[in-house]
Parts: sequence; structure tokens; C-alpha cells
Amino acid sequence: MEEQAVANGESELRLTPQRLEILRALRGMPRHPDASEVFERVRRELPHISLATVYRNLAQLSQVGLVQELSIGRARRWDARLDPHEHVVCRRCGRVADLDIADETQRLEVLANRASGFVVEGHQARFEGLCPDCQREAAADA
Amino acid sequence: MEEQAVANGESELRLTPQRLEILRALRGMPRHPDASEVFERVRRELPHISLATVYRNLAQLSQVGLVQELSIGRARRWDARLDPHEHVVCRRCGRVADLDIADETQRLEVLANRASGFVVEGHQARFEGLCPDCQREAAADA
DNA sequence: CTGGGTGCAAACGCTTTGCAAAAGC
DNA sequence: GCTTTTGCAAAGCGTTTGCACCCAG
Repeated sequence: MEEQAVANGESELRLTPQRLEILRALRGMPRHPDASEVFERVRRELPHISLATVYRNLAQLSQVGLVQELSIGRARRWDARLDPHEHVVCRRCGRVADLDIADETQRLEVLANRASGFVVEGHQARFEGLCPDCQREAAADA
Repeated sequence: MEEQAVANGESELRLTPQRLEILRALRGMPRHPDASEVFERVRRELPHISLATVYRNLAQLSQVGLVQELSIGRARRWDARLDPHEHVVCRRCGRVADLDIADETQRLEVLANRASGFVVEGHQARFEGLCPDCQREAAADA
């Protein structure tokens, strides 16, 4: 198969069918899946793909900046959104939602820099709480 | 041995030698150790303690609010500080430092609440960067 | 006697790695 | 042909669990 390369800042990745499909799958999954969820989804198009390939490609794609790794909870989760944003996790159902409060969190990096002496170059904020659905259910239980 | 109970909001934990020593160890380790680091340290006082006991006790202690669990990187890390604070992780050496910017991050919970519809009840912010030591080394390398 | 707590070893879940075969340059 | 990528299986690593024993109330 004729392949194009995926251009990026420093290096290039071959655009293999697996790579392409993983990227496509992730872009269609706004709920921040972990590797095995991506695997299950990609499998529908490429039944012979292996889980190891999914792991390898997610790591490579994030190295070249095409996807973002999230550390939410125990398992690594993945996000095709590249612009700065935060996440809220529901304590009850585990649902993850995006938060667009980049302006404010960006300011915090400056504060963190001053307070720590570190050269701060990034952050992730994870909020916890009850999602609207679970608020309703919690109210119904009581 | 005469044992006292550890009082807390909802339940009680027996103050076993292992429990006591784990708590003491953690309070003396400001670098946010993971379970096996706590294990190594406690072992110096209690050579026969098992790793499973450390895991179990850290989980129990955090359930009753005597220690805090951090989700930094891959392994669970533990913190004896209970007041709200954030963390900076060094990209190079992995060192973790505390950040006292609670006033500002507390404000963010309100924003997150409004932006998401979730009832936000907590957060963890993790900043990344280069610690002072690694800044020096990085400068020396160049 | 009863229940929680412990140590040990085995099991677990997620992730990584070694390797030979396959595919693109 | 040389390099990269893949699939498969095995190994790795942090964590949890089952179980018998122990100890305090």
C-alpha cells in the first residue's frame, strides 16, 4: 500500500493502516478511552490488529504530538484534543468530561513557577465530582 | 500489646505497630513515596512486615483521611500532608515538590462547577517542568 | 470465642518487550 | 536489502486477594 508520512515537528511516522485507524478511532471517541477501548474499536475495521500495536502507536502518536496522554485514575487514557483543557471525573459513574478553562489554568503555571523554582512547562488538572445524571440519581435515592 | 484506636470521622482503626510505623514513615517522607518505598522504609523498624500490609494500610489510612493518595505518574503515591496543595513533577529526575497555591486552585473549582454542570468536590493539579537541579545540569550539558 | 489484622504466595490487570514475519522505501 | 512496523506470546510491574495464622478484646 502507498503510504504517506505524518508530518510533525521533529520526526516522521509512517502512515500505516493501523496508525491511521487508531488516530481516526480516537478522534471519534470523545470519552477519553484507554488502550483496550481503542483496541476494541479499531478491531471493527482491522480485525487482525493486536493490542501491542495499539499501545505502541498511542505512545508514538503522543510523542509526535498528535494525541495527548491523560493520567486520569489508574489506567492511561487518551485524548485526540490537542488544545489545552482540563477534565472532570464523576465519582460515581466514572464519566469524564472536558473543561474549557484554559485561560485560568494557564495563569496557574506562572504561579507554580514562582512558588517552586521549577521551570514549569505544562500541567494537568483533574476535578472530581458528580455529573448531572448522577446528581439526579443521588437525589432520587434520597 | 496495649493498643489505642485511631479516632476519625466514621470508623476506627486499631493502632497496630505496623499501622503506626507506616504512618510515621510517611510523615517522615516528604517526597511522596510509592508503596514499595514506604515498605523499604518501614522495614528498617519492622523487618517482618509484608508489602501487602503496607498496601492495605495505606488504603485504609486514606479512607479514614489520615493520608492522601496522589495520582502522579504510573504508580500510586502517598502524602501525609492533608491540607489542600498541588504538586510539580520534574520531567527529568521525577522529583516531586509541593506547591502552596491553594487559594487560586480553590477558585478553579467554582469555575469547573459552572463550566461542567458537575457538582465539583475536589481536584488535583499536577504541574510538570524542570527542577532547579536539573535546570543546572541541563545548562551544563549545553 | 470473635473479629480484625498480618504474612505469604498466588493471582490480577495493564503495559511493555523479544522476536520472527511482513511491508514500505 | 535495509528499516520500520506488525502480531503473537511471554515477561514485567504495581497492586490485590485468598488463606491460614495470630492477637487483642
